[in-house]
Amino acid sequence: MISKKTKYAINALVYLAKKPLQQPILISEISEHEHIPQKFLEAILLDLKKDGILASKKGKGGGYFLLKSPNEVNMADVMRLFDGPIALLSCVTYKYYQKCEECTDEASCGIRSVFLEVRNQTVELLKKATLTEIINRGE
Amino acid sequence: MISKKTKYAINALVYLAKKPLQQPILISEISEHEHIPQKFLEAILLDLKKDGILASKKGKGGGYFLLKSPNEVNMADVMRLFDGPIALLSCVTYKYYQKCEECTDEASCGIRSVFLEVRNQTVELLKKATLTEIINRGE
DNA sequence: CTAAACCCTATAAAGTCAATAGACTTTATA
DNA sequence: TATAAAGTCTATTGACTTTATAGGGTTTAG
Repeated sequence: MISKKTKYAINALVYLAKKPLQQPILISEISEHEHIPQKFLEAILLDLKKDGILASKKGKGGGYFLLKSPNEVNMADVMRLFDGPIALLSCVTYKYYQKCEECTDEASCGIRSVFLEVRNQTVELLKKATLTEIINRGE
Repeated sequence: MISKKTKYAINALVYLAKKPLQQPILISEISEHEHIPQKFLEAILLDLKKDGILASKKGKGGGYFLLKSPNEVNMADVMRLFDGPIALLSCVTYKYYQKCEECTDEASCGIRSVFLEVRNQTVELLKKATLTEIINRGE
């Protein structure tokens, strides 16, 4: 299951994607509308900013807005940012790869083979799931 | 990522599936061969027994062995037993269903739609991944 | 100048994960 | 029938992660 953090992030992103481009939206507005604890949301939005998905404007009249285009922001990236690897086994991840302790030959590991397939299918679907796609489906 | 518990369970099951039917295998043998802490393994095997996948024989000459046929034991069931739901959102699970707090209409939720697809694909693959299948792939 | 708004650090409560300890029960067999 | 082998049960522990909360610090519009 994805963490609340990831779920909150997705909700916030979808909310922002529905707003006019570049228009700063208050943290408090997202917090209230999406029922996310404000302080928790602050940290989430900051992470999304550090990752280049959002931008912010400080001071009065400030807020957050999408930096990337909604069709460039996909669920695979968001999930990886907050929850780490999508794969179910560390021997089938790319970024977080770790060899199984007693695996003598990965290429012939039946378990790995299964979970590699699962990972690939999942990543493929989640890459296609952009904010644009999500908003379109919700109609 | 799946828990160590689940990974240990899969390793133990594959190990047992390669042995002659009904032949009791010592916990200590599985523990050593698969490098699983013995006490931890005990609990895992007990859970698999309660679930009807394994059976055990007590006393001298005892041990664990597969009760179900290797082609009836699939990864979806094993993962659910130890890690709970396979779905990434609780609103797309069957057994562990929970409504999203502020979701007014599930049918038109784009997020849910995406994660439902992911779940269905994953479950389909994991159901096909039986012990027999895993052993066959490992050759 | 000042209030609005984002930014940063620290901390805490609760839960989960991985493992260990130690005693209890069952059973084959000498 | 004693005994050792082997599974069963309950409790506990330490480390880590999750989900927040508190309390300021910094920036900026007007």
